[in-house]
Amino acid sequence: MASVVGIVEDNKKIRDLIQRYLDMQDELSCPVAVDSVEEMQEYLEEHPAPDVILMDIQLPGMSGIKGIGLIKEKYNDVDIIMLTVYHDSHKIFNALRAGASGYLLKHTSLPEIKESILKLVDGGAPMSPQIARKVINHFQENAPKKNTDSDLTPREHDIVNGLVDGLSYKMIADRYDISIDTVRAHIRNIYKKLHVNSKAEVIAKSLKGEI
Amino acid sequence: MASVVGIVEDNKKIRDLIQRYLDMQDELSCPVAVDSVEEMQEYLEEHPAPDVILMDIQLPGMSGIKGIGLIKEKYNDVDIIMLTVYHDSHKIFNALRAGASGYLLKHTSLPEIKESILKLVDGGAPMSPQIARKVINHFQENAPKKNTDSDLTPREHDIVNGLVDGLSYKMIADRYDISIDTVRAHIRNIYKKLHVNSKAEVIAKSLKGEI
DNA sequence: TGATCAATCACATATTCATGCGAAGGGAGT
DNA sequence: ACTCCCTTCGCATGAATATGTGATTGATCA
Repeated sequence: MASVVGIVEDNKKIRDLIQRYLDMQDELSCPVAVDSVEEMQEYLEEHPAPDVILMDIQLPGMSGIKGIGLIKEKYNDVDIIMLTVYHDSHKIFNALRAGASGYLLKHTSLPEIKESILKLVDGGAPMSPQIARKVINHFQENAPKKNTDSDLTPREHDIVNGLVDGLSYKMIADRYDISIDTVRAHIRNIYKKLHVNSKAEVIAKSLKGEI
Repeated sequence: MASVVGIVEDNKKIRDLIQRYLDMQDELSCPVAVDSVEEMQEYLEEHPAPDVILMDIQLPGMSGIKGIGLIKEKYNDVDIIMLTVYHDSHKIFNALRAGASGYLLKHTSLPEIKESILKLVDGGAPMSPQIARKVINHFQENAPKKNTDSDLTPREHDIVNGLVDGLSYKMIADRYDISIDTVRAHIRNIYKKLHVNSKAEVIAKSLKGEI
């Protein structure tokens, strides 16, 4: 069944263009396109909420970022994609923090917008590549630095993953179809390599990214 | 001029397949495909660094995540794309923090891999949609940091911290100057509240921020 | 004031873990 | 051919953990 899309965009030309295009698609319908958050709120009180809302940031009245919060608060299942010309980090992060599930720049083509909506409905998160780059950079700036040399073998990594998943030796043995004594043997070697002597430490090291 | 791509991937079939495909493209060349970070390092000492490296996580010897750090340290201009089956949040974030510029899941098709590389060279950051979703969710979780309302009591949090530090029951008892049986009692209650039944799971949950 | 609950402690038992010792097949490389 | 090293397995034992069934004190709250 077709996903329902709403649009909040103050430029009438763009708004109508996108609405007509999306409504034309088999997989989508676009019954509502308004030019402010306030109007969208009124709409939502009298109609079932769309699955996805495309939202501009610069709008008459309330800003799109503020709108995200208000809409997500009442209609938590709605996914919101920002569609805007702004590519400065502050706006991007505020929008994402407020609850946006995607962030597209306005030069995005109509077919790409369609693809993004479908991606979103499918559990993905559409982002323009430049946006993704900024998001990733944000991670790297806040990165702590680490350095260890563990050099575990592939099998040993398997065992570590089992431990991280909270499995007992027996469960790990079952998962990889080997004997529990083999698991023990691997664990012994892992402990030696990592200079630890308990499951707990291995799990901690692994989750901290030190392996 | 064509961008140069390197591959670090231990599965020979996949590695050769990707290399042949990429090398066939007009916009790309792929002169090096090895199965470990160590081999890539050797290569880099005797050849000019590629523009982009595709890297697996699970590798013989050093893990791909650690490899990112070492390679970026010496060859800062190389962009690294993770290409892996892991969609575990911690692996994703550790890879990004270590300096990866993209993160693709292994079911990504060859043309999509090609597109991702071109996107990266063009200043974007290729990510599988599911990965992008997790990255975005990470933002949203860190903004309203209130949802971590585990119903653990203060004392229970102490005990959890002890476990995370890799302490035994006895050591925890000493640290807080209580009896080992009291530690046991707390642990029992913690397990009930978190619906787990081993130290390992508590530590994992805690380090994943689920407590 | 009686109920609730966090925090403390005890005893018992079954399971799991940590660790030492030893061994054997197979792949990679010298 | 010979040597590493990964992977597999077995046995054994003491330490640590998981789990059950209790009990007592004090603080909070309806």
